[in-house]
Parts: sequence; structure tokens; C-alpha cells
Amino acid sequence: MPLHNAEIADRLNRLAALLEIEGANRFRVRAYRNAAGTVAGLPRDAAAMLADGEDLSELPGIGEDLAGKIAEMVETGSLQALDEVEARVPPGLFEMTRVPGLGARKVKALYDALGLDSLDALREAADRGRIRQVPGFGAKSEANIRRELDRLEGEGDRLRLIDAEHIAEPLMAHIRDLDGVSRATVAGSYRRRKETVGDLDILVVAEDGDAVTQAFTAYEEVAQIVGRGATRATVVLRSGFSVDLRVVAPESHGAALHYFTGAKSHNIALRRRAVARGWKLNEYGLFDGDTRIAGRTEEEVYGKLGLPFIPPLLRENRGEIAAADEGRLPSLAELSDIRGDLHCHTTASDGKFGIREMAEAARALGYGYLGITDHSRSQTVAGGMSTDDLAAQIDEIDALNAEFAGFRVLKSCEVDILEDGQLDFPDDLLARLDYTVCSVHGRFDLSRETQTERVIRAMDNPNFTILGHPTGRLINRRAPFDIDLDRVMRAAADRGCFLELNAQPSRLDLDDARCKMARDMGLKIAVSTDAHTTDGLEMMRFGVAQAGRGWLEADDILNTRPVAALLEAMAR
DNA sequence: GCCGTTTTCGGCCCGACTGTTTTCAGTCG
Repeated sequence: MPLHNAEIADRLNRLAALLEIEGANRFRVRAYRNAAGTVAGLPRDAAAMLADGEDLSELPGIGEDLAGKIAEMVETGSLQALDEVEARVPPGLFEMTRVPGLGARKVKALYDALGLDSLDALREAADRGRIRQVPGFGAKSEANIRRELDRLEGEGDRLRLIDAEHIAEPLMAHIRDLDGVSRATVAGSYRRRKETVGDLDILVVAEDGDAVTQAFTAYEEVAQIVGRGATRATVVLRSGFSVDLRVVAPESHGAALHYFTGAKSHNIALRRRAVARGWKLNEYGLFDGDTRIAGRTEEEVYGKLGLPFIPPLLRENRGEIAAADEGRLPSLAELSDIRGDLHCHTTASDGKFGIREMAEAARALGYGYLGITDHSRSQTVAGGMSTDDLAAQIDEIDALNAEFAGFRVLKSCEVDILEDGQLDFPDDLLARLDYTVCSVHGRFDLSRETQTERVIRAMDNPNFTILGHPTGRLINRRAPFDIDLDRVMRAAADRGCFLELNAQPSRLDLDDARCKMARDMGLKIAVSTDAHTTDGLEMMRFGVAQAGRGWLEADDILNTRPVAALLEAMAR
């Protein structure tokens, strides 16, 4: 089994850290880290790209040497350069650099002075008061290390975007209420609508920065003040979530918003563009010498650099700057483009509301249709329907549609893909539906090959329309099952099937990189909520944001079509 | 180690804060 991209990136990062501890050239270290980032962001496995004869040295930040190292990892599963450095430097030093406040130099100093080579050794030395004896460290550093070790031990995962919203919204209300605050925005991965958020980056425009950071650190949920100055403060909330706040002047707002929105790799690429023009870009503006030539708005900064505005959703340094330069940025799909929802549940299986209530809620959102997709018979734990139940539901929907004007309830079902690739209801019953959502709900443990064959065999059934939550992942709870999505997506495109982007904040399955890949191959994506309640239909915005991160335009999304065009597109 | 509007060598993103230092290195984002 060749290594996946995340594993390759992890080894490159580990190599970079250990080399840095050894005192290697810092630009070489950076080159390894850049390459790790590039590999981690690839839409396809590097192994698959190599198998297709692609030249990895054409990727940004990857030259002959690193292309060779990646090939070595794919072919042999290991990396000689990493083995060599791990023979010289204790591998545990890499873990020690994960402690905030400890970088390569300090870890090296602790190793040289006290022989500390693991988190456990670090903990013991801190508890015994030995850290403070090392030159460059004091009692305060020692206490910080102890506290950070505690935090690492109890560290949760990055928060789902929706959980981050629940923390951010009351906090932002507090900040916007402060005297002298004229604007306050959450930047960072939150603004980029990433599926998980590691911390909050808040940008504030205010006259008196010191007063703002003072009041911010006094917020009732603050458990610990990590640092506070006149322009910046960092706190940890009771929830364990970190929040950074920065204060800037209005003339710098655009530059600062850009800077704090990131992604870091996007910022670096843009700064290099500024440097190439003899300018300097920082959070205060774009400067020609000492003269600020842009900074009040993001548009102004991009404009001076010869680029159109790049939406935050695209700022991952995945080709958006080149696309902007060449005038081929996608016109991203918006929530208002969505004409209906193709995946929801009712009391007929594990939903909480009836068909009529769900339909009325969808109508209230301005939709023209709602697909009812209750579970099929094998999903006993989720109240799966019998064949009679589904037949009765079909009649119920026909009757309901006779009442509705300008709105259509679509007859569908979330059909289990059985272990052998069969669908969970007889073909003649499925043929009475408008379309189907077919999903894997069990046997996640099959081999990659078997799982892939299973799903593609299901697609061979002409009643198969949309593959539901294609990888089965649950963010922070369950890893995706092993499946060759590359093959699955090509198979779907060949057969006139579609993939779902499940908008549940815990799923967001497909991910952004796969959405972009689907777009590149002309495969349309259904963005669906999988709602189990009427409120659940409002999760659509998370799916649309994820679609935007995957560069999808309205036409790339199946359910931006009016009902007639939708049904035509889904006919096989 | 990578790369080219400074183009095959000589650069490589930039500033705030902390803790320790007494003028700044290290770390982080």
C-alpha cells in the first residue's frame, strides 16, 4: 500500500524539524515544509500521479530532489534522508517542538544541556525545576512549558466550523460593543470557511488599541491571558479554544484583513509578488519604500498587485493567484443559487418531522423542490423503510404534490449499498422514484480495492443516481473509509451518476480538494443537507461554502437547476 | 532545496510579543 499524501507530508515535516534542530540551512528547512504543504493540498494522491507518469517536479516548491524523495517514499514506504537524520537526532525532539513556545533552537538547547529527548523527559525536568537552570530559560518559561504540556495532553481536536461559530458569535457581540470599536471581523480559517477551525483570529478597527485588548482580555469566558500588548492579545477561553485579537487603523484594515485571513501560503505568495515589484506587503499595507500605496481594502491591495479580488474561500495557494492573474477565477456558487435540497429524512425513518412539514420548511427557504430520502430496509437502527413503506410514501408524495403549486416534493430514498454492491430495494420499486441517493452505511473495513469495486458495481445499476457522503467520514470522530475516489469519480462521470457533497458540519463529505477534482473532470456535485429536522435544512450554507472552497460554480452543482432541468440531468 | 519582472546565482515574507537578554534571539502566526 503506497503512502497517502498526509503521510508523505508528515515525514517531510518531521525531516524539516529534525534538520532544523541540527542547525541546517533554514531555507532548506523551509523548502521541505513548503513541499509538505504542497503535497498535503494535492487533490490526488502523489502515488496515483506518479503511477500516471506525472512529473511531480512541476508542482510548486517541488524540484528534482524533492520529487525524488516523494517517489522514494511512494516506492519504498520510507525515506532514507529521514532515517539518517533520526540516527543522529533523537526522533522525540520532533514531538517536543509541538509544545508552543519551544522551537528548534530551544529544544536543541534543552537536549544539549539536560539530554531531554521526549515529551515525558521534558515533563519530568519541568516538574523538578531543572528547566530554569538552562541558560536562556527562566522560571516563567518553565511554568509555560508545564502549562502547555497539560494543554497538549488534554487537547481536543480542531473545532468543527459550526462549533467555532457558537463560540465566535457571542464573543464578537461583546467586542463590537466595546467603546471605540468601529469594525470587528473574524478572519483566519473561520473566514475561509474551513471545515475545522484551530483558533479564532479577530481583527478590530479602533482608535485606542490598548483599551480594546484590555477589555477583550476581560471577557467573561477568558480562562487565561497568553499575551497582551497595545495591538495584539491572545487568550484561551474556558472551552480551551485560543483567540487572537489584533487592532489596526482604518487605513490598514484591508491589508490586515488579508493578512489575518490567510492562508499563510497564499499570503506568502502575494508578498513575493509585491517584492517582485519592488514593494513590501505587510499587515499595515502595501508599501513602496515608506509610502503606503494600498491597504484600506482588500480589493485595493489585490488591485495594486494587478489582480482581481480573490474570495477568501479560494485563498489556499492552490492555483488561485495564477487563475486571478489570467482572468479565470471561478464565479463561485452562492447559497442563493441553490434551488432545492436532495437529501433529507422524515418520520418514515429517523427524521423528526413529516413530509409536509419538511416540504413547507424547504419552501420557506425559497426552494422549488425537496427530495425525500428516508433510509432503506437494511438500516434497521435508523428506522429503515420496508418495501411497503416506500410504496406508501410514493403515493403520499403524489397526493401532496397534487396540492402544491410551484413546489415539488421529489420521490427518492437513501438506499444502502449492500456489501456486494447490490442496492437495498428491488429494481422495480426503485424505478418508481425520481432519483436515488445511494450510500455505504456499513462494512467500512473492506479493503480499498473491494470497497471501490462495491461502489462502482452499485453504480452499474441504472437506478443509481447520487453517491451519498462518499467517504463516510465524521469529522473528529471517524476517518474516511478506504476507497479509490479517483476511480469512483471517473466511474460516476462515465455512467451519468453524481456525487454528493453532504453539508452536515460533521461530514462535509466530499472535501474541498475532491470537489475541485470533480469540477476539473466535469462531474456535477449534489450539495445536500441530509437534514433530519426542518432546521437541518439550513445547514446548506456549510455545503455551499465547502463547494466554493472546491472552486465550484453554480453550474457545477446539480441542485442549482430548476426542477425540470434537474430531472433531465438525473435521467440515465 | 527551490526558483526566475534581480533569471542559473543569490536570494528566499514580515512584524509583535515574550522572556530573557541589557540590546535581542526565538517563536509564532
